[in-house]
Amino acid sequence: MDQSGMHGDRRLPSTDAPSLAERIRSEMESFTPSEKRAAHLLLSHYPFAGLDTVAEFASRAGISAPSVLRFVTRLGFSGFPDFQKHLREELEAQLLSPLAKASPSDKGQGAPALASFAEAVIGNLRATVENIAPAEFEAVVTLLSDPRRHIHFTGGRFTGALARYAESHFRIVRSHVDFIEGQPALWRDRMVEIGRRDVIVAFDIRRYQEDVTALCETASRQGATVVLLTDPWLSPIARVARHVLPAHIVAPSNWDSSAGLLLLTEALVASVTKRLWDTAKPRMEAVERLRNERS
Amino acid sequence: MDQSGMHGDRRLPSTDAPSLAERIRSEMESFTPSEKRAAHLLLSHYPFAGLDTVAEFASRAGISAPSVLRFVTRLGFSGFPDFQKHLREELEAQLLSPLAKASPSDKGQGAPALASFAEAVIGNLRATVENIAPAEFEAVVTLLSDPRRHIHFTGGRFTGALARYAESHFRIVRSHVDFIEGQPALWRDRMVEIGRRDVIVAFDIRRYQEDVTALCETASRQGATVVLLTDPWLSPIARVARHVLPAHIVAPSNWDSSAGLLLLTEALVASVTKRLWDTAKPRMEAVERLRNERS
DNA sequence: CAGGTTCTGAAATTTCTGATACAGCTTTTG
DNA sequence: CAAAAGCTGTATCAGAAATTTCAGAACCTG
Repeated sequence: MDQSGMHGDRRLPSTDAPSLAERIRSEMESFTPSEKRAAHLLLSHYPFAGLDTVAEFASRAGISAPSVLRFVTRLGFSGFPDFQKHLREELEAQLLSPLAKASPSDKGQGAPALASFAEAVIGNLRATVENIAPAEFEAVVTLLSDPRRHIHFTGGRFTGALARYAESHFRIVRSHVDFIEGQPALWRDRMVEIGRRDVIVAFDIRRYQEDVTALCETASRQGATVVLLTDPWLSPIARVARHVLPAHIVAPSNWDSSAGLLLLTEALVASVTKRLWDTAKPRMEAVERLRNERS
Repeated sequence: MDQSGMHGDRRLPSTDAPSLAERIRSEMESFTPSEKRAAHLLLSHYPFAGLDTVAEFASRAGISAPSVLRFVTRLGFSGFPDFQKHLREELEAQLLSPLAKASPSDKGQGAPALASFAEAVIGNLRATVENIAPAEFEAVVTLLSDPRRHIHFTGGRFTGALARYAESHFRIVRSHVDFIEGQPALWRDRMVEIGRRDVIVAFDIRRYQEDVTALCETASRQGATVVLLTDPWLSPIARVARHVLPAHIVAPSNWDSSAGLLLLTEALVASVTKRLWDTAKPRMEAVERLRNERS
């Protein structure tokens, strides 16, 4: 349902100005380590990082002033003021042509493996958001914000990492949070204490894993509430799940992309944190304190 | 160089920007003749005219340098640098706003919670791709595609999950892949066999974790090649890293978003899989066969 | 592991910019 | 029209910023 030629039309006019940023990117590999640090700082806050003084720039990049000077000299400028002048002019030109803002990254040949992959992932995220009912999302937030519930995260061989990611955040925001390994041998005995007050949040995408399904079915049978994050074709777990949040996962790769699942996870973490802020804040501070003590 | 209290806030001129330009327009009447000339120049090339030197500005406005100084003083700035700083910040805020502008529906907070979060994440992904040199990315792909190398993934308390995610994929594509827990006690003894042929892929974002840094430094000292996936502020690991891939992580949440890191990870997996396809395909089939047997 | 090369930062040096004092000019006002 | 007040520019200075130097450190390379 998406595009043939990767969002084909984009007016190439802008300026055929190679844009300093682009040049830096393409020459990145030829830079020395400290030049790379300078380059990264500049690109990450382009072009504002370069408008400060040499000293400021150097300190923010974590290198010395002379290294900064060498960096701009290497880029072909006669000195730092010359470099800044170029940045200002480029910025002015760019601001005057509103449309030029779009990424000029499609100039290269078929090389942008990363860029085209990113576009596909972004498409997935958009599609994911569109296909989820806000009410469903909110219902899950409410469920996970209930302090009386016990939350268990689990997932398959790839999605297990996402479950861990979720668990590592929720653990800090609230209590009664844990991670369950997918292998039956590891959770069978824990099932005795799973009941009505428990919530299982399962991650499962195609090549659905039988053991995760089994876990959810067992938990459901004992009265637990199951939340499922899956792909649009729905894991069999959907049959026992109270809430289902599907994410688009197809990418130009031999593998599926979990970015949509991560998006949902992070959005849930953000919303629950906000909802529980009164209790979450002291908790987070306490965790922080404990971490610092240990050093 | 970081922040107090959970980094929730990022300082920027933010909302109610009266914009210096507006104020100048409204006070124009009260200016002296030469101040008016300065004001007109500034407004006609706002704000770039103000980013030059005093002398340049004075000359372009057809007045003397001291008049320019008096002008900015009258506007309430402590000096010319102060004035320029304000212009830069205003400009930066304005240029960055297009992203915030994306979600015009901030009225309630029911539905848009997910949607606006998604927009922010998408912005991060775009910015991440923009700031990575294709050559750098390709270099990492090449490194990870070398069958003679041994690849170790590691990460911090949150990013560790991403390292696991990476490991679970690479493990299938190629051999000599593993995951290292961040705690020093768990890796100290493994370090004896880390050497020149090893590659450490570390995930580390702000609230950089000392144990992960220590691991990378130790590995680096023993000749291993370090690849770092981090945020734009660069983990201290960057010091010893051969390759650095920074991802934007700021989201409308109390937490940082790892979506950019996941994007990079998946893109690396996709590229390496393609590059090693001849050997990866049989491997993947074999893995599949083994999994099916077990049932 | 030595010898050579490259890279890097501390400190000295130079350049240049922003700031100020003061005198001349213009405008205002009685 | 004269005196006062207000502007403005020239000349100068102080200080900050960029640049260069140089020695030590890191990194190759044979």
